[in-house]
Amino acid sequence: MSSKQEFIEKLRNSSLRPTKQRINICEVLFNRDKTFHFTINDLFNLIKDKTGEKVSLATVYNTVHAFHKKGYLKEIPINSNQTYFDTNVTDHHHFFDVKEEKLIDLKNEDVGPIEIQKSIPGKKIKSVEVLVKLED
Amino acid sequence: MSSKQEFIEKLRNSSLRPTKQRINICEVLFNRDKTFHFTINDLFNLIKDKTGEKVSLATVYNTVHAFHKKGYLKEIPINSNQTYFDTNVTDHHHFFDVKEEKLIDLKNEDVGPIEIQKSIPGKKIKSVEVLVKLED
DNA sequence: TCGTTGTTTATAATTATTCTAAAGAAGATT
DNA sequence: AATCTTCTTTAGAATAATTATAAACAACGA
Ligand SMILES: [Mn+2]
Ligand SMILES: [Mn+2]
Ligand SMILES: [Zn+2]
Ligand SMILES: [Zn+2]
Repeated sequence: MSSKQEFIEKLRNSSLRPTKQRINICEVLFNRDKTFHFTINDLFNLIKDKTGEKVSLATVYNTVHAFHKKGYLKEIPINSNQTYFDTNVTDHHHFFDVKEEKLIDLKNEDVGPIEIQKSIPGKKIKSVEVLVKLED
Repeated sequence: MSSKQEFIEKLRNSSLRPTKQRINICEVLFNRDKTFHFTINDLFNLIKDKTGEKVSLATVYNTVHAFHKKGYLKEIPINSNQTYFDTNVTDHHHFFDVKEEKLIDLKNEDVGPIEIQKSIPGKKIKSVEVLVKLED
């Protein structure tokens, strides 16, 4: 339950001007209890529905990428025609319900620690993600 | 080192007619020692290079999907502008070198067994895949 | 050889995403 | 408050991967 003022400050602190559009997007993305998994198109439609104001598709793309770059959104690796994002930016894993095309968070304790025993010279590990596909 | 005859039989056994194009694609995909990770475009170009014969892009898509459906190819979940496939269809995990855009196999013993402790009613697990992103 | 069915192909259509450039809004400066 | 600068939004065009279409072609069985 963040207030509009908090979003404005968060944007300013990130050197992103607090525009009407960005604040609306923040409301839709971050003003919720549970983690939120979405595609750009999901978000685009939700903004209209939840705020009553329309934001251009280009701005939705711009903003999602800006937030992603700032570390406020995580990109989830799945093979889909659309890219999925997540408001939960901590390291965690996912179920993907293939039929419903829906992501579900897995707690780290649901998966257990993963120790990668192999290494590639000159490279370091950036992320370790488990994707568990679900079917009926 | 499979022979052409073996590919023809394999195709027939899969109720796929052994056309010149499909045999060429088999040569490029399966006539190698190590597992092969590729995009459609990689494959399209390799066919020309390795067999000297050109196969239309549409056929490359068709064939890859046919082989995928038959279980001869695995699709690797990463967020890229192109879809990655793998000739190693066993359950296994991957490094993805983000800079080089290259996949590297991880042996199961490099990752260890993964036990998913959570379940969703009415759904069963189809696959469990670990993707380890590498950076410099 | 002939008829049937499956396959290839060029090309068009679709779709997600990015680019462009002009208009608008925010913040700083007077 | 007016002005200037910089950042942002936007519609629309461009790009690029993938899928669909439908006609020509090849494999197969009779
Ligand atoms: Mn999540
Ligand atoms: Mn592999
Ligand atoms: Zn991004
Ligand atoms: Zn496929």
